[in-house]
Amino acid sequence: MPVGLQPEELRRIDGLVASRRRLKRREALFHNGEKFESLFAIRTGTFKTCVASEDGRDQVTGFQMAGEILGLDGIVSDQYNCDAVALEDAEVCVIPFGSIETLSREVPALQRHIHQIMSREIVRDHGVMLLLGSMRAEERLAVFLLNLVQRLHARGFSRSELLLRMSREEIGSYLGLKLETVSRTLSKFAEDGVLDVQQRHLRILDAQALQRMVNP
Amino acid sequence: MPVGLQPEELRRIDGLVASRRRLKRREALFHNGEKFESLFAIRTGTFKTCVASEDGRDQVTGFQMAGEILGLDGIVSDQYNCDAVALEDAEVCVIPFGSIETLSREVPALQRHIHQIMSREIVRDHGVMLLLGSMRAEERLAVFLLNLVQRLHARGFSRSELLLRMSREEIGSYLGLKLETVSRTLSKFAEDGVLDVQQRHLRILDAQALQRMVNP
DNA sequence: CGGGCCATTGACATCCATCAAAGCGTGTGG
DNA sequence: CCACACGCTTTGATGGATGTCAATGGCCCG
Repeated sequence: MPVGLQPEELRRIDGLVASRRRLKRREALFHNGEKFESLFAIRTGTFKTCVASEDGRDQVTGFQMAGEILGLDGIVSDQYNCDAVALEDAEVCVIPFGSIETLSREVPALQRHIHQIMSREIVRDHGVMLLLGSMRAEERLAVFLLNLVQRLHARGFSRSELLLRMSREEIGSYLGLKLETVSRTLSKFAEDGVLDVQQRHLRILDAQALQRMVNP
Repeated sequence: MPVGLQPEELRRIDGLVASRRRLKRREALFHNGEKFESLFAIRTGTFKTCVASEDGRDQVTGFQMAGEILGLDGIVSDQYNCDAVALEDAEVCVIPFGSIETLSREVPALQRHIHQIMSREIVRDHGVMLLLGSMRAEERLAVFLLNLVQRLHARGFSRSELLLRMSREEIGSYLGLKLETVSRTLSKFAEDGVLDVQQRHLRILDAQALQRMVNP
């Protein structure tokens, strides 16, 4: 949440949270087509969002963790335009969008914050397009892992150790690769001494080598 | 712009336009890293937006035409996060973002409109991710052409004829393909009687066939 | 009218997908 | 609490779609 607010403003922003909701692993927070009413702020847990084409293919569009916002895609058409699914037991704050709009008319810092959140998502998406459009499998995975560990580190976790909450298939969907390619590439990183891979437990042994794959 | 406004509100929204700016083909409206101050509404002409990775690769993230908004990616960090370049001579309205924020606190319909524009961009980006992550070259190109012609049709142009403002390389960058693949795929569509291709002049001969490539 | 950019086309290489099989973990129910 | 089954992951063999390199040709703009 934004900084530099009056206590009074802060109190009102806190008041936006209408309720909390707990989800179990694999439970959907919302589905594509469902009526849009609220944004959700993740308190704990990890989510994935996915879109599907009419012929059944689907694509993971992102992985979200504590502090990040879900539901922005619903604003435009008054219905959610993707599925959001918990990858582990999770808890979210439910924030009715109408209340956000009302309060952000009175609290410029909140208004600014909302705009920034949406803009940040747009910039992130453009980065993913760059990845999907022009990188090779190893680079994609390196970018993915570095991004993940950086976000985890910002939340107080290790800079080098991580527990993947998503399957190889979900990673592959996000990165535009098949699950076998994800698995093979992880194995290659392990062979090269860049990673230690124990199922979903990863340990980054040579962060600079990963960096170099992105920035050769 | 939104509908159902009071004349007074409409007048004030019109007043947001600080100036207009004309651009020549290949001229940049803004560059990555430049200070963000305004959004731009396209009056005439076509633009591309592109992002670049540090090692020089770049990726076209979209093609924009009359009525669409450029610059949303700049909000988050107070500087533009992509390049926007005119693909033909063009004219835009310059809309200072500060004024938008101020006025949208007083005019809920404007506030809502801004939110929808940003949300629409997010949804569009997710669609592109689906395309880049899971479609084959022919499907990508079919989706691209159908989208383009639909947007042109909404602006009063033909439902079947179009003049590409972008090169094969730019299309390829957008679709995650090499220019040769774009060219070959267009040639194949022509052989199959789906398209007539005369350099950048395209004519869709069998729209249903294109549709079926997307939705098999 | 000419030069340079853009597009087309061919031959070949490469990366990743596909198909297949086996191993490992996890969690679930008896 | 243990055992089994299922899902997830790994790994191998093979093929196909697209990238790469190269040469030619056409169009547009200056």
